[in-house]
Amino acid sequence: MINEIPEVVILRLPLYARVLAILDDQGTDVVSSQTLGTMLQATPAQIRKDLSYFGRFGKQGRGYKVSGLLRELRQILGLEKQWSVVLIGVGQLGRAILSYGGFAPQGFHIIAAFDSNPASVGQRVGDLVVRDVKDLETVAGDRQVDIGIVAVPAEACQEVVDLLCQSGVRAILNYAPVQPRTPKGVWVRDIDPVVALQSMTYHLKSLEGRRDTAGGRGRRVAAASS
Amino acid sequence: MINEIPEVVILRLPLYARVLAILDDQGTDVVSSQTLGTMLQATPAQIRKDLSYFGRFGKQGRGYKVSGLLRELRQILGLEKQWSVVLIGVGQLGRAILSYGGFAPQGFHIIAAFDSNPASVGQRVGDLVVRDVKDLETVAGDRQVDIGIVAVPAEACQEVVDLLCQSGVRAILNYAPVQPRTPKGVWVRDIDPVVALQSMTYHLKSLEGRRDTAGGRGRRVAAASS
DNA sequence: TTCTGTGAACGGATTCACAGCA
DNA sequence: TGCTGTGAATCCGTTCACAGAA
Repeated sequence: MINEIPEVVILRLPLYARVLAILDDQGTDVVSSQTLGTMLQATPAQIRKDLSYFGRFGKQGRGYKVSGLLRELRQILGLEKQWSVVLIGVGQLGRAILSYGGFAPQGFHIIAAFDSNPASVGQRVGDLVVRDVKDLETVAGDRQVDIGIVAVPAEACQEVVDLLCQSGVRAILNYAPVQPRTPKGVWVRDIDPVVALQSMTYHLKSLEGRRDTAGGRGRRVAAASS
Repeated sequence: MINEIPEVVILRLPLYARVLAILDDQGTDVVSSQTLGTMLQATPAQIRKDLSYFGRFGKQGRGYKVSGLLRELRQILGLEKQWSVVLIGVGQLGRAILSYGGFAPQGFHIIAAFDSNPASVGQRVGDLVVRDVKDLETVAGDRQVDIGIVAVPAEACQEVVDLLCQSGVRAILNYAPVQPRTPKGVWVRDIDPVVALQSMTYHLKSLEGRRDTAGGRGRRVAAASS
């Protein structure tokens, strides 16, 4: 195994983990690449190949043990660890992110929220008090911060990202509609629902007006970051 | 031009349009693939090649006229049209989506919101009254609905997506943490911030503890849908 | 027999490199 | 001279197909 693991493979692992968790909940204990492929809309060969980058998790003639494979993937992805996250930007979007219950159960803990607007600073939001973005480096000096979530307007994005990078953050989930530049070693995923919609309208456009065309076949594309 | 246009190219066009809009606002009137490449963190060759699938928009020795290219891209992507959107699921996430001001200015108009919870049905949210999801087909029969945004729990996702497809919707922006199955001709983009985070932790894990490693160079990956 | 793991073949996307136009 | 447009070359990810383990 001299291989460099392709980034696309890494992007798929969380999806594998997600369906394995569902299977595990259902009490399924063994699953084949075939079945997994059906659930994930992928080929069995792709799943086997992807997993083979990391080890030999299956049993020939049987398949993969659900709980075991799930544990392996969580291990590989670093999901057994608790990650500390800071949020920058406590506008409408930022508040929605803070109140979203989906992060903590997956080990992502938002430990602080920042804004630059003096009107927001000091406000209580959920169980955090909004701090001035100027304090970010101080906070990051006190406690390790692994991940930053950026929910500021486009104009402020690069500045905020620079600050996060200076503060030692190495992963950024960016909701601003621009692609910030980062130094090597800092990872970014962009989430922009408008961009996601805009690439679908390309396909809709061509079927204009028709309601029941069997035309261009729909496809699914991983739409997370850029 | 006998070519089928690669889907990855379509996924990049909205990003091109986004920076061109910024340049246009700034009053820049000509831009080279070089400059565009720097702004988008892409190679100039890729940008030229991508654009060449659709026509010859540049002038040798000069570059691309910003406003002209922007207009072309908006045309190609179908962004000059107004698109009608329905939202399914008016929980916390759904409400945040409704109050998000970023869709309408880009031509995406949320014309109705649905939920299955009787407690929500009839409630006023923004300037919409939440309707019962059972009325979806009726509404879609009255007015053309182009796009569905799904913001329901994982368990309800497939059911809701099936209903949207039956109602003639051909593009779905899915916020539920599962990948729904759709018939050919229906496009899906998945947005799951947790999945986006989980593929970054893979990279963070390996640098564990170190604060200033020049280790694995960070990369940017389009993280929109799947 | 069934299903994994994997080298080899394939196909598609990116990059190169240059001809050609302004 | 500067930069586009584009075939050709390259790179990389996916799929095939089969050997081998249960």
